Amino acid sequence: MPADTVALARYLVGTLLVRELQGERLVGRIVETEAYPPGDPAGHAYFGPTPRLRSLYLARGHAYVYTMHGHNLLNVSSERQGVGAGVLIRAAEPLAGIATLERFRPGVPVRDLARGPGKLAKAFAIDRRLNGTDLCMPGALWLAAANDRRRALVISARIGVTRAPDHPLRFCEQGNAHASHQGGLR
DNA sequence: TTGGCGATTGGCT
DNA sequence: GCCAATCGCCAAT
Repeated sequence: MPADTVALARYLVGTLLVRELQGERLVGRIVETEAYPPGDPAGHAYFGPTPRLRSLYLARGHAYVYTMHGHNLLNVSSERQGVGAGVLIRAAEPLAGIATLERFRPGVPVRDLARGPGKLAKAFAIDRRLNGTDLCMPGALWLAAANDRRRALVISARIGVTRAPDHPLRFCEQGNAHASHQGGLR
């Protein structure tokens, strides 16, 4: 796993997100990420550590789950322990357990099940109880190596941020319809 | 104890 | 495209 936040954000596109839930395995292929490197004015850690940010400062590969506008968002801590930085997982392509994903997001087309960070968390039943989880080990939530990461990345500005809005730190798999904000996919 | 503030979403125009 | 609902956090009362 890359030791640098931006490299990790690129690496995670194509990686498999695995959610083990009541004996069932839900799998999504990550297709969109955003990097929030150390010292980034848009990053949560910018104004220093607070108790809520604890898992953002864990060694890279731990889950940082927080609530925003009533939705949960999943991040992966991305630097060495003690440095606050992370990668936001914005969208995934459902691969397995689709019936269960649909149960968490009734009436939603498969293409939209995990298209957006809040939607992804809802579809995969990710909430703050998973905050701090080590994603490098198989468990309730973890990351599995991809068997196909050949596809090209499209780089664009991050979505919805108010500080440092122009930094090219958003990474999408080129042409993948499961990524959000198609406008950035030109 | 209260109020402003988001790395959002979904419905309506 | 616009906008309201949503809710935990944190600083200020």
